[in-house]
Amino acid sequence: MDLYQIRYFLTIAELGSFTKAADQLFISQPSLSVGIKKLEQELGISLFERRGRGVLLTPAGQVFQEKAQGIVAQYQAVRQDLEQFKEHPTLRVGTLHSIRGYNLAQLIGAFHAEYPNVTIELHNGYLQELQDWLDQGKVDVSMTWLQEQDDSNTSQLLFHQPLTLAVPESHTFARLRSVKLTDLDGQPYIARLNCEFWRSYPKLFESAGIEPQIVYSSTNEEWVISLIRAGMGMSIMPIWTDLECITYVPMLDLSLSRAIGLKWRSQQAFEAVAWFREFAMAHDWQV
Amino acid sequence: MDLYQIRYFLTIAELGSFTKAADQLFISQPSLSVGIKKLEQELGISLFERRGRGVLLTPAGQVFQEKAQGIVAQYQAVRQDLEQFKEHPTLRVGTLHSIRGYNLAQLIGAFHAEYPNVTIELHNGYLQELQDWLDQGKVDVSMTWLQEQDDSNTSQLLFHQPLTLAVPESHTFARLRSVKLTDLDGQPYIARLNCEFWRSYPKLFESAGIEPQIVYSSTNEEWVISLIRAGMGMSIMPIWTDLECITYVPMLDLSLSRAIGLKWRSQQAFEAVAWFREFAMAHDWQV
DNA sequence: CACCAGCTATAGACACTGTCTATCAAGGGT
DNA sequence: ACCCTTGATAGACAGTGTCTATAGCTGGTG
Repeated sequence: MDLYQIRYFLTIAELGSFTKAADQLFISQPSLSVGIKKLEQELGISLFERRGRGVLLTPAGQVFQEKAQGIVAQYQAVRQDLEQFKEHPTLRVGTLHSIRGYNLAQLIGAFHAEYPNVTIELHNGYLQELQDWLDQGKVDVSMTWLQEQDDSNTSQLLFHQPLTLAVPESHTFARLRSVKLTDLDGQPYIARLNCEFWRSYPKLFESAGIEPQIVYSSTNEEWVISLIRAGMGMSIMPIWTDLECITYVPMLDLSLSRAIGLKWRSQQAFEAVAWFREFAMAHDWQV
Repeated sequence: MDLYQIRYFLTIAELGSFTKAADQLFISQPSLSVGIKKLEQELGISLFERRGRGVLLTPAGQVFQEKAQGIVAQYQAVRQDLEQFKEHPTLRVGTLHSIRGYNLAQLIGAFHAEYPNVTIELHNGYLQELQDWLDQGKVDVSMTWLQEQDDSNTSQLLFHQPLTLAVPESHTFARLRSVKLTDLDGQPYIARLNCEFWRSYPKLFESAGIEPQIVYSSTNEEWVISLIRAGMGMSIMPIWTDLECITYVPMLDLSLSRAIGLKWRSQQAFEAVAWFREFAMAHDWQV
């Protein structure tokens, strides 16, 4: 059962005649006879009742007609969907949880203004999730933390984001120009569990001979910020611009910084990815 | 875009590999490469992202996958529907309005007992409608009034049905052995508008020099019966067995009778029609 | 860094089959 | 009884889907 046979069948059924259908389909009448005969043999049931003048659908033929129309409709629908996609492609962007929505919103907004036909789907996830999604094709490009081993063929740097100490603006640290690691000893500390550096913190604290007091830990950046703002503690974190009631204090003996950039798949041919990369590179990142 | 290409596409998409799909489909891997390439060219968009290790669906490919599954499902559905039809064919029987359901119910019931897999659809209609439905293939066989010109290739007689006078059992006529046409003069008469003889009645009455009083006319046989039963009048009509409160009185000088039989199309190959014809012939018709 | 294993793309040959022309057989209408 | 129309059949041909052989590419490995 092939598409051409269904097209033939439907035309014959509609016109009630092999000859007329042959004219309309721009093929010869014997081609129709053979095609329908094969279809009937394959289905094991007669679809047309041959009469002296034209043909008539058998009961089975009428059953077949209804469904066949649905099949042809779906063929047309899938073509239409793909045309729709070509006109309005959907770019799926993976974004790291610890990148603030605010930064991204500016980029997405500007991109959409320049490429209004591209729909952007944001998929928020953790570092490993983003990599998996990229590998599995669930996202087309990711804005994520770049590591040294990342190839320039599959990634590009956007900006460096320093990690400094965030304290409530009411805290005594907020008036200092800088602090040292040892100053953190005994201070209430809020652990950011999703931070890529989190695993290295115990060693860091140990080597400095300090022991901050972990009062809270959270996987949610926004909650961490709320906790700091409420005066519950402090945390080493990327600088998020325009956060009220929070002050960032540089750390003299610690220069943590993470590289944020785009990652994609090497063989990726989706043109919207190229547009997005180019656009993100040209974007003025205020970090 | 052909069915085989869709099948290929779906298998590759599922397994994420041309080679594995080729093994599963029992074809060679180059056949898949060529087939998918043609599909992509026809659709004008890339469906797979070729990577060193297997392939991945592009965004467009994912769009296509969803719809393609629907198409394959419909192919399977139409086959299943036809298998269903072969097992449980539907025989569409046209029946004349003026044939009482009761008579037919016996036949249908007995037929269904012998052919339990055949579903019967009854289509009630007037003489001309039945002929049209038969010609248009909307019914497969009709139980209807046979006329002289009907060919034995497309019709067969079931029984003759005499038309006699039906009167309320309380009427004085009900005690008579027979009546004559002239006895109808001035009597309240109920006209059966769907009767095939209706057009000949005025001439009939005129030639007998009588003028019955047409008190009601109806296209609905059941209503006519109800009216007679209620004592509103009498009517010449086919004998319907076991009607309570109604008496049939033979008419001495009128022998109307209609031939009831089956009609079908000459090239009709639907086997259920042959079964029904055979069964109806063997049926014991109590008229 | 070169090698190997695994995967897809390409090229050319072949076989299948959908289509064509020519013709036949059957029904319907005059 | 004749003719016209319609669908079925036969045989030739062309288009194409599939095959084998092979090249090109990628990713992992010693």
